[in-house]
Amino acid sequence: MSGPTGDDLVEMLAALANPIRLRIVATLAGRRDYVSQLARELGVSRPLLHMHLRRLEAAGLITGRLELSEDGKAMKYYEVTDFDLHLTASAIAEAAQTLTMPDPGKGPAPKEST
Amino acid sequence: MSGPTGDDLVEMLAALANPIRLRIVATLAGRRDYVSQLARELGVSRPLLHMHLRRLEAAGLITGRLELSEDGKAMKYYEVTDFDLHLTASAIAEAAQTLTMPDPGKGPAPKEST
DNA sequence: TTCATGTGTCATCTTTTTCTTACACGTGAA
DNA sequence: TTCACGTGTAAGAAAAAGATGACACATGAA
Repeated sequence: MSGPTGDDLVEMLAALANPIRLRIVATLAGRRDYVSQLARELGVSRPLLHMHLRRLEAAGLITGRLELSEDGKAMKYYEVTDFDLHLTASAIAEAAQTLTMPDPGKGPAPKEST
Repeated sequence: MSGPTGDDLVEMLAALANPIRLRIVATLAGRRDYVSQLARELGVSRPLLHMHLRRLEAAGLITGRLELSEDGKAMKYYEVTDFDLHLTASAIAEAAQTLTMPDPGKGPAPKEST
């Protein structure tokens, strides 16, 4: 077993929980592509696509590398990593054990007396 | 196959992409629980928990029903549904085909012909 | 009645995410 | 030089999500 940590899982789920990013992964699942071409295919601006690509790459779902084309242009090609997430209640229960908690002071439960 | 639609998938992923909601599912994976008790265990306020529970239930990941306790109190018990999401690039590629995009009248994908 | 338990919602504020616009740099070709 | 194509980033608006506090209602027990 030993899936991703709770924090990593949240990051991966957040990266996938978006229509555009889902379409990016879907497109790259077929073939690798470079940024400008991908932006044209998906119909989104390059700055926007750039942001989504960073989010997906940060989550480890895609990887990109800069290559030089024949005519000397710098092209950044992205492709999907072969991730495999199996989500069930028990798998989530296991991952949740490694969740980093926000530390709002150390007080146990916010006692209410009203 | 026939997994969830693209939109449903986005909703499920968005529902799980949150530390609190992940802990809710993790807790309910062990045993069903009612709102106030769950709020105490997780250390969150009831209005906040209520919001998160609604999001999870809307995504079909948990279900709640109102029951009457021995002493006449109305308790809302939640439990997890037995969902099973298998996330790979190809599975996402399939689901992405049924994504509804808020595309303002952009008929065919502009096949760029540079 | 008052207190403690349970349920829920509303208005508001803060934070994060999403998206656009504008700019910068580099190369090859006309 | 200018144009077309590629890369990237920064600032700010717009939208969505997260979180809080105050409120309302019902029940059983002291």
